[in-house]
Amino acid sequence: MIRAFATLEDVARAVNMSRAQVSRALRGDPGVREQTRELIKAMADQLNYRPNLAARSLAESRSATIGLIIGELSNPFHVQQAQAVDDELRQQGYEPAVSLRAVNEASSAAEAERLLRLRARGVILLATPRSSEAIISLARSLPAVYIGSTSASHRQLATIATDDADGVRQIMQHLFQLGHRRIAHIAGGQEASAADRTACYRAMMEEAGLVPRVVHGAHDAISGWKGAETLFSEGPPPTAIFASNDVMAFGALDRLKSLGLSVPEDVSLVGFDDIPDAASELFSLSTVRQDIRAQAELAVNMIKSLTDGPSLSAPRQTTPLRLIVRRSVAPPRERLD
Amino acid sequence: MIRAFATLEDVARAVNMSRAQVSRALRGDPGVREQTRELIKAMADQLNYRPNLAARSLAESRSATIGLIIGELSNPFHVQQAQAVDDELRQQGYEPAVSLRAVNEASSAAEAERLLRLRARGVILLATPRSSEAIISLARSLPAVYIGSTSASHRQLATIATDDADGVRQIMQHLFQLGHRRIAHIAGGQEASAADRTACYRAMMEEAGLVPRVVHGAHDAISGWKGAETLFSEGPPPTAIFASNDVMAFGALDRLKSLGLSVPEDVSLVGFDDIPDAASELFSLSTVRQDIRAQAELAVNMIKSLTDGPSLSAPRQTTPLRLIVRRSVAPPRERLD
DNA sequence: CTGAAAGCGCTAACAG
DNA sequence: CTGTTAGCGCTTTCAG
Repeated sequence: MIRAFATLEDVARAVNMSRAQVSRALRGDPGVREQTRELIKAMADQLNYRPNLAARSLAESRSATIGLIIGELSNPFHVQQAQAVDDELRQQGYEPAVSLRAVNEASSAAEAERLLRLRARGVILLATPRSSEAIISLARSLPAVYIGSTSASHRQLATIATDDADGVRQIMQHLFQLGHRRIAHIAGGQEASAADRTACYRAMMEEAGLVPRVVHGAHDAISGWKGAETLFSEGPPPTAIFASNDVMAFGALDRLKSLGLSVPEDVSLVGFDDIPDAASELFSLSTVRQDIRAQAELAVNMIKSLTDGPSLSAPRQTTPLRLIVRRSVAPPRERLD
Repeated sequence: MIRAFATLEDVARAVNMSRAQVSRALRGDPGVREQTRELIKAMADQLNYRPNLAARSLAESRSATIGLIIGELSNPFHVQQAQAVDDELRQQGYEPAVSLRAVNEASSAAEAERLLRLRARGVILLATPRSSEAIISLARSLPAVYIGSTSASHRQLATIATDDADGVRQIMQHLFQLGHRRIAHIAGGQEASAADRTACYRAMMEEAGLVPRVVHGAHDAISGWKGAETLFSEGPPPTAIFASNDVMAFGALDRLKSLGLSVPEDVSLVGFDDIPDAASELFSLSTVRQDIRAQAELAVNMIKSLTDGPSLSAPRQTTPLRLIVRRSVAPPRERLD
């Protein structure tokens, strides 16, 4: 159990060949006779050989490591995103170096340092605070891709963005078509994507000649709860609510129920992200689905091209969004206008 | 930006000393004159030197890597645990190699392979399936610590366990004292800890001369919802419900509300784990708090002693549990007996 | 206190 | 197709 691992040298000796040839055989290099390769593989197997990644990195003068910094894991949507990126990285042969720590200034500085020492090829940023000094400076010394909003604050960074405006458009059109007019919005705080969604909601409402109604919160359940509370305690009640994300929508749902309102009979409710619970048989929340796999693939491919080719100047790609209609939406009780 | 990093050699040349001395100075080895050390540090800093971890591992013939395999991130409790372990590992100077992938047989085999190639010193298992072949075999080739239940299935593994029985005892005594007699339990599925909690609930009920009432589910919100549904659709309604974890308790809460029952007036509700939402001003769920920091510290220390010393035979340590009384519990409406 | 030398295990030319 | 020869950047004896 504490026995040292077999080395390439050990395998080489056992088959009476050179280290180099064994190395080639095991890595699938074409210049090896098929029969030899099999012999070598069998012996490696028998000796329980495992390549030493540290030695490989050193010899190649570059590592396969790519950092994955996750700013926020309390939203299930980010958990899913993180898993997708992790998966994609491995599938493409990279070594993910995951950071789970809530990213404040100190911890992101430490994380940056770690990635530098690991000689990481690049880094993927997920739900990371927008303003972090350490992150920005990390991005200066390493190819970095940010997965998140289209908004401006990350101009320096390559970005995989969601077309938030398009998602909001789909939601609003859907609600308009069903006849809703008093549509309220529970906004989601400081993140760039939240701001985009709110802006687009406002634009759509005004365009339709309606008065936007926005209550502010953050991207968590409590904010959704309080948002619903506010919406039904002041002014004319909305017939539909668009929450900035699913977690908030569930918070709102909770408050609506306790107010004795049912969804969708009394109020329609729409979220954003399509977290797993949204599809649950119990809640069945209409929402906008993000293509998580596509985001992950784009992010990894972008890192790759940033690493290989000359750096394109902060590329920016967008992922499609699709409205998923479930049972939380219905036409309003009375025809309004 | 693509410029190679400065090496020890570079720094050495710049201060006109040997690599060896620079290495010692930078690592804080005592055998260096203080003045020299400062000179060296300053120069390293100026040259923007970062130690190459791969080279270090190779030279030391051992890496600082410790695997952290997380089986399940959909429960916020596991997210917290994972962050605590990650933190603790770094604080003690280790390099966590985190695996986010839902651990089925194939992915855990891949993960084991990766850790072997990384020459990981050990591995910490979190919310991992109990039965995985790959995990068991990993544990045979690497010091492994399992954070989870006291139950039997992991006899081969060092374990940091929660004293589930004690937690359940605290809950039940609390409920008994308030006068509850018809206490139902929503059980949590296949995990070892769930089984322990259920067993202890049964024992406590019988000891008190009462009839246990158990509905079965898994450790997720839906199960809690359905559990509550069942409890109030058949037989005499309970005055208190003990759900196997907080996520289930919230699911149950949701169903109770929609049945028009209020907590704690009509039913008392208790969970387990103390996830962040339990303390929320809105829900205020009574629950049993696990000492996450203590678990993380124990796990890391155990890995350390497993790595250094001769392997104690599958040690087993237990973390304390504490009942947190919040607003979801009250005496029953009518005195029963 | 400091330096010289010898690897750690692997890959990458360069010859055969 | 296969072997030889140099390192990759760092730590570690072993001598001064």
